[in-house]
Amino acid sequence: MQNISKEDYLGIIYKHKDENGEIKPNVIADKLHISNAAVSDMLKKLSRDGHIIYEKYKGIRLSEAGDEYARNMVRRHRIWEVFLNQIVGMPWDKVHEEANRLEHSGSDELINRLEEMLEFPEYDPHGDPIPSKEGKVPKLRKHVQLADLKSGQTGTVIRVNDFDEQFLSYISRIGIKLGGLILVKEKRKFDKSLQIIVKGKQINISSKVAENIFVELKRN
Amino acid sequence: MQNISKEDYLGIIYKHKDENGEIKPNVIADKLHISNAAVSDMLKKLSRDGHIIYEKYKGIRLSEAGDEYARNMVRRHRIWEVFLNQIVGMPWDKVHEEANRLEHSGSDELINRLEEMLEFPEYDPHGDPIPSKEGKVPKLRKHVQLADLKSGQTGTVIRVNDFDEQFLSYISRIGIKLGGLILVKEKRKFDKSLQIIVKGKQINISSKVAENIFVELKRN
DNA sequence: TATATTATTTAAGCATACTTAAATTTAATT
DNA sequence: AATTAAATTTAAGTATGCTTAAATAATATA
Repeated sequence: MQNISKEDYLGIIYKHKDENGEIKPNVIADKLHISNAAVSDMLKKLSRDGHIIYEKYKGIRLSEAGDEYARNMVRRHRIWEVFLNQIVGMPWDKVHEEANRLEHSGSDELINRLEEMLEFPEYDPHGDPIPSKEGKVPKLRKHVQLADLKSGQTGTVIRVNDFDEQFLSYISRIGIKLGGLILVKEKRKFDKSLQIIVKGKQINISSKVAENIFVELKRN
Repeated sequence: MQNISKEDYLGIIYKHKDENGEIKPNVIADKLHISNAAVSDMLKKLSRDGHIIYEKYKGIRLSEAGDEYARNMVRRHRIWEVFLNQIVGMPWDKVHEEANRLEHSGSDELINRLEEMLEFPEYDPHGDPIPSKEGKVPKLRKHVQLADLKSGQTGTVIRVNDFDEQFLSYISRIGIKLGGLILVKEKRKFDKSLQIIVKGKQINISSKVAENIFVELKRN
């Protein structure tokens, strides 16, 4: 019996909760590129099987069992990402999609071995925390959207959103990486675009880009 | 769309052809632990989709397209096996099952990268040849079943069958490995069991075991 | 060769995971 | 508050990949 779809749903619900709170059916449909009707269908099954607590038209919440299942999926995904990046040498912007393929296969034992081989990484290549075997999730340092910095402020990149390959490829090309410094030179009110300095180079980025980069404010 | 089942069927048909010629539906059913009816069903679909040439009650043959598809599956499987064994350090007897899980996921690009990382291995940990990206299959040295050696003869282990974890674990424990030497000390007619010497130790093995170990006859 | 056995296929049915179209509920707007 | 719009669910239908039971074909045996 394959559980790929269910695993995808649970992973999405889990990740969304972390970043944006309770998820709506329509968001799941968008992320999986399927119809709302299909989501409605599956929510009933996930509820029936005890993975989520779901009242129609109301809300979607992971049950305790569902949360555990989902957290393990996220763990699997992120360990594959680190493996692909560090051992296989796959670039930042490719690992997410490849991990999406791999996260459903591979025994838990293999995942544990990979984790050990990687010396128990706490974060994936995009800065997302990797839940431990026991379910503990490493804390992220306090961070804000790059878009929220005022001109003149500097931030250290803590995390970036990993949903779009093009986005990752782009910010990678302009020199942005985890741990790197970004100075906000200027903010333009009318389109919210930013002039930033990365590795001494001035670059102009849109607000959309700046909203998907998370930094720790550097105080001086 | 998931193709896991179809990929399994094609892989099995391909491998069986190599070792035992044309496969019967009933053998596929056994290997996949499903009913004969299910196999009949799938054979129709595989035929419809151009993967096999199939006339009911007659025979099952891979089409050219199906052969290519299947060869790539076998390639994927065996590269995963080498990876698991050499990079992850997973023992001989565990890699087959784990590779069965992984062979359906992972992009071809990842497989190619792994192959490169492993320095283009020609054989998997059980001695089975790994088809190249271009579809070339490395030749195996001339070999015979260990069961066919006469008493007094010595063979170098070239390949072992990998379908049973217990079997692999067992022969591993008694010191048999690829490239190792085995001297046949005595063959007993009534049950076809063999007395062999491995690493200086005398061991008694059944004919069933000896039939699943393939050796190159050593001439002296 | 006739018969029994085994292998294979067909038939009917089921769960999964999707689709489109229609109905319903909720939220937003006037 | 009434209306409109958007989100969600239900309904009906489809392909997949299995199941068991019955029918049929091929093979083995007497």
